[in-house]
Amino acid sequence: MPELPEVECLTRALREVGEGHRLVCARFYREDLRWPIPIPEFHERMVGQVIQQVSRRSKYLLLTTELGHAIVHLGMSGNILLSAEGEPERKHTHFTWGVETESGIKYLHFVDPRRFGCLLCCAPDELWSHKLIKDLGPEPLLSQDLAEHLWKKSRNKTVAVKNFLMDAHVVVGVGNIYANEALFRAKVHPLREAGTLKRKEWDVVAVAIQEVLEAAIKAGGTSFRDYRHVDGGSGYFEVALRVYGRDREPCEICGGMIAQERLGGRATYYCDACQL
DNA sequence: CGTATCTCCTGCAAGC
DNA sequence: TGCTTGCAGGAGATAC
Repeated sequence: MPELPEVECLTRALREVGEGHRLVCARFYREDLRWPIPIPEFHERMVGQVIQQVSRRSKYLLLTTELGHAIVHLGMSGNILLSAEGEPERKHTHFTWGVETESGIKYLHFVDPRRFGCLLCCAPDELWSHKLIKDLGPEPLLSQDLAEHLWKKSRNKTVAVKNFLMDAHVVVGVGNIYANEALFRAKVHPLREAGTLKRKEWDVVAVAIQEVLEAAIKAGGTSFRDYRHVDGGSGYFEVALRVYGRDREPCEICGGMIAQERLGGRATYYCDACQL
């Protein structure tokens, strides 16, 4: 499941391969993912153009040319694989892009078995007003006052703090795994109503979010490179998960048993003794 | 508007 | 061994 650290690592890897290079071809093997793929618009705005910038906003990967932007989301199961081969080598490859580099054309294969991902395009001046982008919360690793922001946003909110953190309109990039982990580290119970957290508790939560995401980015840097590395774990396989998936195991702080329950349809893990 | 639920999809694991 | 069942989950859409 690509979370923010995986998308950040992929962005950096794609930047290395693509930035400043020309996108010379694109082949599509299906017409829709989560939404219809704007294939003609992609050809107009991206193909034949130099990729001026590869960037990221939330879990959206952004490619920019002189004529517009491509917005890519990996959904639940998406990945972009680099290969010297133009032919797809993996099942569920939905499109392939060719990038001209000093050492010949390199191919980027978008693979996404569950097809929760998307590919959209927009004009150069439409990105920040795009409906997927415009209402997003701050980037947790760039925000200078994340705790203050979370505190202000949470006033009078009765939603569980874990669901609050997973709302991309509040703060981006905190998926289910990292919401569980951040709250465990901060010793805050995931079922607490968001509005009941004290200002100082938000300081602790904000730091926990930033620490767990940064640790995952550091651990996730090897996931791209080429086909031989694609299955080699990105991020959370190498970050020690302290509660996620550890129900009925002992808490590493107090030795009590980690509990699991479903919250808004999502698996939620916590230590009832440590997290208040 | 705030909150909760539904929905898309395939792969995998557990249970019989 | 081979089936069925349930779960995994990002985030927009929908319902209240």
